[in-house]
Amino acid sequence: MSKPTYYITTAIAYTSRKPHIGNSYEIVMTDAIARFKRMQGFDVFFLTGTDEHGQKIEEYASAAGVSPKEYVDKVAGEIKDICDLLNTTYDKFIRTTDDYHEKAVQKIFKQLYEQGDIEKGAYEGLYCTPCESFWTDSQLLDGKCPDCGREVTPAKEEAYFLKLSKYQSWLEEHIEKHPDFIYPESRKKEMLNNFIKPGIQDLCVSRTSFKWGIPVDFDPEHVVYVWIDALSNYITALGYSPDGSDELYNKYWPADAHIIGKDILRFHTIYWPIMLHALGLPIPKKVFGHPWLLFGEDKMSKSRNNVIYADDLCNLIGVDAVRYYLLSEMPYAQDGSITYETIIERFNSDLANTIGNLVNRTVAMANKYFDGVLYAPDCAEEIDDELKNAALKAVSEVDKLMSDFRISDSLEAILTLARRSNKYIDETMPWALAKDEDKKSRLSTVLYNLVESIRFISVLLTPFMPSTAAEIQKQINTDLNTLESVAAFGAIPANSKVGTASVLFTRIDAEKFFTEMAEKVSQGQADDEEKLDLVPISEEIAIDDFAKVDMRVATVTACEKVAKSDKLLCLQLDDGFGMRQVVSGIAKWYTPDDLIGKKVIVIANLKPVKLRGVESNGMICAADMPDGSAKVIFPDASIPNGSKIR
RNA sequence: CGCGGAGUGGAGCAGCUCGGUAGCUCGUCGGGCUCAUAACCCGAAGGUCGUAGGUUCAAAUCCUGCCUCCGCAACCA
Repeated sequence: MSKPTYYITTAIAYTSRKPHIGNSYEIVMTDAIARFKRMQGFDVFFLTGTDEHGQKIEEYASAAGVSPKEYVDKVAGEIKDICDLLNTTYDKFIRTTDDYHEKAVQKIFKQLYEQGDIEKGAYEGLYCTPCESFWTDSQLLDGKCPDCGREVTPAKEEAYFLKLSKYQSWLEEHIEKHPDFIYPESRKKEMLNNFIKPGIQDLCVSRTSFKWGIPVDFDPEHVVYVWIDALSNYITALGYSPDGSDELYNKYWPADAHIIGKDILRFHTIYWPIMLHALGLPIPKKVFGHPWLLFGEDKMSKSRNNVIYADDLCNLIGVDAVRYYLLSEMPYAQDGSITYETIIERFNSDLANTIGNLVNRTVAMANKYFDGVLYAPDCAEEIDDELKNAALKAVSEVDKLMSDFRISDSLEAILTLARRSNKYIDETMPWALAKDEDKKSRLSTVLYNLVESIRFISVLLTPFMPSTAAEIQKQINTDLNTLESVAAFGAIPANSKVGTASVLFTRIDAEKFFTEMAEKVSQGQADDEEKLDLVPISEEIAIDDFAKVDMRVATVTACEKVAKSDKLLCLQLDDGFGMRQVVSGIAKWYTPDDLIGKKVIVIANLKPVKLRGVESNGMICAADMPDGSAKVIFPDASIPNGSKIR
C-alpha cells in the first residue's frame, strides 16, 4: 500500500532583487508543513522556485548592464541560497526560464487559444488620444474622457485575452461548495464580493510592450504575460503538458495546498482555478493566503537601511532561531511585525530560557546523579501524571493545529510543555531527592520522566527547528524521533544513557547584539544591495528634450486635502505669474501645514489633468524614498517665485 | 454610503460562533529555590474589554449609531 501523497507549494519568488526576511517567511512556513506531513507518513512533494520574466526584470537587467538571463541567474541563485540556508526541504526548485516550463506554457497557451478560451482581441475601449488612456463606458463622465473632458474614440490595441466571464458561475459555485478552498475564511468574502460577484473581467494574457517573456509561438509579436506563465509553474514543475504529462503530474496533482502571500490570493483563487478548469484539470484543494511580516511600525524605516536579510540574521542568531522567530511571530491572519527587540526577547525567553535551559539542567542532573543512566521509572507519584498528560496533550494539540496551518499556535503548544516540564523540576526538587539515599528510586523516575518529556519536545520541534531537534536528541542520546514514538509516554528504554549537556542557545546580550548587527549590516552589505534597489536611469535624451520641461520655483500659499482621497493634496501656488492650482499625491507624508509658506519646484508646462475631479496644473518635484514614501524638494527660500530651473 | 478586517491591563495576542467569575506570553514588582544559560518556580500590581445607546435577570460576547486603525479597490502627472 503506497503512502498518500501531499503536494504543497510556495508562490514563486520574483527575481527582481534579493528577498528580505519578510519574504522568507513563506518558504519556512511551507517547509514546516511539508516536514510535518512527512512525519505523518505522507509522500510529500514540496515545490518552490522563481518567477523570472517581465518588463521590470528587463529594465533592471539593462540598468545593471547585463542580459535579462544573466540578471535572473544571479538573483535566482541568491534566492535558492536563502532557501538552502534556511534548511528548507523543497523537492524541486522551478525557474520560469527553465526550458521544459517555457515549452509547456506555450502549449498551454495554444491549447487555450485553440479551444476558444483565449481570444485575440483588443482593449475594446474608448480611447482618449491626448491622455493616451483607455476608458470603459462606466468610467466616462458625460460620455467624455473623465480626465480631460475631451471626446473619446473607439480604439483597439491588439492583445490576447483569457475569457474568464463564462466560468464565473462555475467558480462561484466551486468556492461555495468547497469551504476549505480559500484560507483563511475571511479572505473568501473579499474575493467573492470584490471580484467575482461584480463580474470577472477578461484577463489580458499577452504583451507586446516588452520581449523578456515566453513568446506566443504562433504569434511571435506577443509574449505570454505573467499570469499564465507564473501560475502554470505548479503543474509544469510536475511535467504537465497538454499533449501528455509525466508520472509526477499524475501522482501529485491536484495540489493539496498553495501557500501564498495574501496579496496574490486573487490570482490563485480566480484566474488559476479558471485556467485549470478550462484545461479540464482538477482544482487545488487549498489556497492559503498568509499575512505579511512587516518591519515594526516605521521606527526602523527612518534609518535608511532597515531591511533585514535572512543570511545576516542567521549569522547573528542561527538558522533555527530565525526559523523559530519567523514561525512564532507570525499570527494567523493579521500582519506580524519584526523588530530586533522582539527577536531578542523571543530568543532569550523561549529558546534560551525555556527550552535550552530545560534541556541543559535535565541532562546535567542525569549525568551528575546517575552518570547519565536512566533507570526504569518504578517510583511514580501522582504529580507525574500531570507531566505525562501535558506531553500527550502537546502532541494532540500540534496535530490538530497543524492541520489548520496554525504554526505559531503549534509552537506555543510545544512551549507550554517545556514550561510544564520546568515546573515539574521545581515540584519534584531532584536536588533534594539526591541528598537522601532512600529517594534514589524516586529521583531516577523523575529524571526519566523529564528526559522523556524533552524527547517529546524534540520530536514535536522537528518540523520547525530540525537542527535543534536533532541536537536535543543527541544530548539525550535517543533515536526515537518519529511521531509514532510520541503516541505514548515512556518509550525510552530503561538503562539507556543520556549524552553530555551543552548549551543550545546562548542568551543574547541586547547591547552586544545591536553593535554586531550594525557592523554586519553596514559593511559590505549596504552599497551592493542598494544599487539593486535603484530605479534604472532612463534612456538618454538630448538637451532639447530637457528644454521642453519648464520648471519654476513657486511658493505654496494655500493647501488642503482633496476630499474622498487618501493621497491627494491640493496646493495653491504663487509661481510669479499668478496663482496656479496643483494636485499632488503626497497627503500620506505631508499635512497642509507642512507645506504652506514653503518654496517648491513646479513643472509649469505640464498638460492639466483632473484628479479626483480637481484640476491640476503642473506637478511638484519630489524624490521617491526607498520605503515608498516621497520627499518634496524644497529650494532655497531666497529664490524668487517664477525663477526658471535648468 | 465601494468591499473587508480590527480596536481587551505597559507590549503582543486568546476569548466573541453556542451571552453568566476577563485568560496566555513578554515586561514590572515581591518572594522561593539552587540542578541549570543572572536561568527556573510561586505570588502581586495593572483592564469601566474603542465609544454612545439598546436587548436581557445577566454582554468583551447579541443589535444599532459613532470614533479610530489596517488591508483591498479607487487614487499618487
